[in-house]
Amino acid sequence: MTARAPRADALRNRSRVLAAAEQVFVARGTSVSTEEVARAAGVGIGTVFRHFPTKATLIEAVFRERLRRFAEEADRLVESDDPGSAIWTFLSRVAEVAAGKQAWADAFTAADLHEALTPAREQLPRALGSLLVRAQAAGAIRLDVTVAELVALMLAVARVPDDLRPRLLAIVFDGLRPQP
Amino acid sequence: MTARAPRADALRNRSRVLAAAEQVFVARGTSVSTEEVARAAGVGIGTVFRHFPTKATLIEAVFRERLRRFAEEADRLVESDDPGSAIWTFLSRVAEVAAGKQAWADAFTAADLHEALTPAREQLPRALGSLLVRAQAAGAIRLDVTVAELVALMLAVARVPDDLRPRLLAIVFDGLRPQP
Amino acid sequence: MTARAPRADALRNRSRVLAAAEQVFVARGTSVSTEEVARAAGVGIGTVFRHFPTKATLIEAVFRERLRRFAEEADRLVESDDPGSAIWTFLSRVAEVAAGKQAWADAFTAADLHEALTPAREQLPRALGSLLVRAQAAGAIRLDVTVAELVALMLAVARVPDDLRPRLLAIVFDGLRPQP
Amino acid sequence: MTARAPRADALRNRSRVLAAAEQVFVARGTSVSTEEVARAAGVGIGTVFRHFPTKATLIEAVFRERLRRFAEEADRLVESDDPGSAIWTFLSRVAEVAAGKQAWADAFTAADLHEALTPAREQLPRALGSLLVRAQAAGAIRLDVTVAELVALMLAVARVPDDLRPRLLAIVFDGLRPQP
DNA sequence: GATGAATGAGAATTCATTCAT
DNA sequence: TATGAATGAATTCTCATTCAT
Repeated sequence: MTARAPRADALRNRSRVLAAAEQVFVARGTSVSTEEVARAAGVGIGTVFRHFPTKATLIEAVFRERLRRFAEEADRLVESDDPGSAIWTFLSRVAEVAAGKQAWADAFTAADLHEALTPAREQLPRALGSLLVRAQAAGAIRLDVTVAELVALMLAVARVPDDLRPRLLAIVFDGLRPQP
Repeated sequence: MTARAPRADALRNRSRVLAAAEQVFVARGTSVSTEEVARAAGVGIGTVFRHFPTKATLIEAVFRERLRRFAEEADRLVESDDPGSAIWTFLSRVAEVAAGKQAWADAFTAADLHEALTPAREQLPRALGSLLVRAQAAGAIRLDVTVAELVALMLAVARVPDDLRPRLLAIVFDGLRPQP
Repeated sequence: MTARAPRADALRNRSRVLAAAEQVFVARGTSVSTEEVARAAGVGIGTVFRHFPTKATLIEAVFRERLRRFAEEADRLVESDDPGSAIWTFLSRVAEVAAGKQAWADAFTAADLHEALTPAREQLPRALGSLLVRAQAAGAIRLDVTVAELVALMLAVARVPDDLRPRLLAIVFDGLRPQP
Repeated sequence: MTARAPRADALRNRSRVLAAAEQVFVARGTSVSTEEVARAAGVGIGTVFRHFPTKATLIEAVFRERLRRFAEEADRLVESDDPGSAIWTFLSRVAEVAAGKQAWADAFTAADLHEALTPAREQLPRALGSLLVRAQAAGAIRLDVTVAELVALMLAVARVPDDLRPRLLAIVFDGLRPQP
């Protein structure tokens, strides 16, 4: 009478769809048809819709998965000896990855950012929070900045043309340092 | 034998379509159908397509018009006695207006930003350039920043959730000040 | 109380439209828009519709005009000393001209062939009839063939690919000669 | 691991669409909307486009199918004891069928005739070729005529008004016989 | 009479979603 | 479960025709 455990092949398909969708969305935007995602995943379109009942669901899942991996990176960086540079490393990473041919940012916008960031529900804010307090303790970053603000800033910078991003990131980082 | 002037009614309709499109795009994104734009303008859909032969043309026209008005504002601010605060005023204004329910930024992205900013063709870079050099002369803004970077930064900040924008703008402005 | 005579400029415009339409239709088929015909004629689209109240009317007028000129050629050939070759000359001419990049035949088909050929109303059948009886009297062409059949045959051959036409015309001419 | 066979229902629908399209095109020309074809086939318009991704594809498919059936008829006639009359039978049949209210010829013209007749790709030229050489051997048809010319002639005659066709066909056939 | 702007009914095509196999 | 065929609403764009200027 327990809930039946998902079959192994079903789980495998879910992952394949998710991975294919990420690739395709990054390369060509979230406006590619679901059919193309299915093709890239090597499954039928019915399978995509079985796992993700609407296209929005799929986009959001891709987004959450991306955030989850960011969180993992943050978790790893928390161990770092140099909390000051750890946070800059992480923020740069978010801005760069999220840029992905302009298309990631679309996904991030399409999905509901605030919901995805609800602290109680996601591990990213927690992990990034640790990075942040350590960096603040080390005097590397201003005290009046929050996790949500950091994420929003990085996503914003992600939308910028590739050639300008490094410069703009440097400017934003200057703004994030403790001010005189 | 002079080139025939456009008819008055045609000009009026062109303006109405442009205004309606701006409103609708800002309110609901550039993905609204051309039919809806026509309805909002109170003209037939054929009229929209007569003036703007593709949807992309229409989006771009709305975008250029918006830039033109920004340029006018910049021109006015150039006269200001306080060049230091003039540029912050202008940049805030761009970020706020461009925000417009997330939808402006879409338009800005859809159209080709770089092309639209080609100095020879647009007055915005020129006007903003004047604001910039004055502010730099007044020591209000760092010397190593360019017009293109400023515009890109403001459009980036425009994509941010409304409630976070003032804070993020402050941070970015701090980063734009001459650094110690 | 007499019907007002058409103004000179109106007549001139009618001719210009007709000539432009013929050119454009031959070059690109009768599916080109009326707007393009107007442009080619150097008049407004309203003028086209004033002279030819529907597109079908225009196509038919172009067709009739073409037939009229064929009739003129036939009239000229009737004077010829060699009635046997005169008819072959004329028929070849019709097949070639009507071919005009495949597009004339469209026009000929679109308009109502039978109506246009109603003997009482057109001069072509009369002129071609003269050519025919002379050629028959000279023993150059079979006696059991009619004007309508000749015209239909030539229009049919007009539809054939350019490179095949001379051969097919020769075959058809053989079939038109008095049979053993 | 064999290539998956097309589903039975898909094949059935493809056939229905093709049959409906043929009927509708013959009755009312290839300019009828795809929507009407779908209605006639009793399927949704999406189904038509799934099987034939553009309208041109559909027209061409109808055309090829028709050629295929002609080829079958030719194959059957090749068995005939009387090669002389077999070819006249076949040619008459092509001219009559292709006539179909003027509309077949449109289809034949719209699709690319030459390409469709490329010997290596179609069975019609081969089958008709057999008929031809046999008829030539029997002295029923002139030696200097080719398959391509025969096909072109029949399609040309197909465009002719129904009531004139038998007579014109007779004339053309006379031209095709060995000449004195 | 001439002009060309406005109109709106289609037309082809796409795509998220459903459902029979 | 997986598949992919079927669906049809929605979208962009065209063009014959009308009518105000």
